[in-house]
Amino acid sequence: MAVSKAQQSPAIIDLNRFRVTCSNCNLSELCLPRGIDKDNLSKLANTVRQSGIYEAGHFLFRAGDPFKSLVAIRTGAIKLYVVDDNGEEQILGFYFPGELLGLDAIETDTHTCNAVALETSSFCAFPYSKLDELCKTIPELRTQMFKFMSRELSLENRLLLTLGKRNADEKLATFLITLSERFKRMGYSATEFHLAMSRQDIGNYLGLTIETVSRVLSRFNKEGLVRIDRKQVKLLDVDTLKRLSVTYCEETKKNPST
Amino acid sequence: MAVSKAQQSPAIIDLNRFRVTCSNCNLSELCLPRGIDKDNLSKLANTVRQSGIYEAGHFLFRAGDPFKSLVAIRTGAIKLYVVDDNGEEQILGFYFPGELLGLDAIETDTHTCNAVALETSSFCAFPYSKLDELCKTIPELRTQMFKFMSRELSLENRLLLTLGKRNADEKLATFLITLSERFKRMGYSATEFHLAMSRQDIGNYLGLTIETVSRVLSRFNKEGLVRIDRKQVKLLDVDTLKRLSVTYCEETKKNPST
DNA sequence: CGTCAGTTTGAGCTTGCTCAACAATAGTGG
DNA sequence: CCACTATTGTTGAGCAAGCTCAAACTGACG
Repeated sequence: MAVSKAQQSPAIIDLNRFRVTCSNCNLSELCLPRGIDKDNLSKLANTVRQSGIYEAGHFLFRAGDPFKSLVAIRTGAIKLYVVDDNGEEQILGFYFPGELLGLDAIETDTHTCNAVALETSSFCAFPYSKLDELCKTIPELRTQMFKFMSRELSLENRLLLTLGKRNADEKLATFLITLSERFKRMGYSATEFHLAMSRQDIGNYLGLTIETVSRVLSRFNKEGLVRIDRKQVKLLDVDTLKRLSVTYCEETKKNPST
Repeated sequence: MAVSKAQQSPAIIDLNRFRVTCSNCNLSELCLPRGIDKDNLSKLANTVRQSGIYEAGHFLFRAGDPFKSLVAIRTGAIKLYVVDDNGEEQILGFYFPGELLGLDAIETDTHTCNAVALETSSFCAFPYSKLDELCKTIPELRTQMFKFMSRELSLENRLLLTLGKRNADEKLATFLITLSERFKRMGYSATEFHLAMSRQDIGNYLGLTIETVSRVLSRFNKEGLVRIDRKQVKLLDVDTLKRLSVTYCEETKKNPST
């Protein structure tokens, strides 16, 4: 949001404000650089092939593309999905600033998913070969890489539970609560946010039709759980939503660390 | 199969045949050691905390356990699942020889899944801290670790597609074909194999009830696609099964004769 | 044999899907 | 500025895939 405001500014632009490197990036605590000291950080920053800004609808990569770089989102929102022989799509997830894309392509050296910008988005591309090389000498980077992949696995496990064992209401409550927690993690409001994705995308992601998504959200609205106006969401009754979105044992009881 | 045959032998036993290390393990081409030269292989082998044989129903680890080691399956079959606050289970996958368990626990240092033996199983435990250390000096190990995690992500992506976009017939066809391909990869028959898991487990995994699983398998039987007797499976019409189990673009276009 | 767990089969029901109409919004061009 | 169109979202009515409940069957094991 901050960046898109900057883009609109017609006034004099201080280019240095845009020369973001890992050292002065406000996402460094979420992204790959986490835990890496200044010296090593500059090594990491030097590998970054800074990629331009992508408009909504543009692809970061497509299934079949050769895999070269891991992509860290800086601003915006990305949709990741696979397509089968029938042309049917399954959205695997939505990605936000500080998150890493392309990890699943390491094994085969080829992307198997499509990543498309849902809104104007910017990102950094880290060439995988250079990252791997740096992993030799920077143990914190190795740790961070492993943790990112591990986290991705955990998130998918959670998604599998949601898709496999929840009804429409629970799926949508889970969706809203998960988004809320991610926005909070990024430093945004946990109760008021903007949906970057369409109802169609939400339904596809959760294994529901667009009609069901619309109906359930309307009912949540009537019942006073949320206030939804088009893509603007305000969570009114987080407790009830959390009760609907049953999650893992540990998480609802303990408070988050790290 | 080879190993379980050795176990049954009542004759004189050469203990050295059981002192399996990475160097003489028949799974080395599937497991972590892949691509690592002899010198480094012995370093890796030395880290292994060789763990005993687990009977069916015993846990390799449970959600909440501290994470110490990655577990490589040597023989048998393992079921991995999560449990939510309501006590509801979702099976995340079944694991066979040469496959690695516990990758999702790296981020939090705590297991979030339960891993239980479906039949008598043996495995090797690789302490994660030592693996991480070795990753500094053995680039092939680092590569293999990254590839394992990447592969795991791809497999989960595929599962998400199956669960989200397939009806009961397609889910079960996909299940059978996927098992077949994994057995083939391990060097076993691709058309005749034994189901280590119950109908209950299959249903849970695929998001179906046990009754639906039973009905669909019975129908597949009548239609001559498979011959199923209790847990013994023979695939009769692999082509039709593959056609039902629509997968990613690349795979079905190549010759399906196999 | 009797019990028990796992599985199969049958019959009716429910959730979420399909089909269809309509509303709201944004974009386009005159 | 408005009419026109396209796109996206909302709402209603009926339908069907797969679920629930129930009963019967199978093989293993004491």
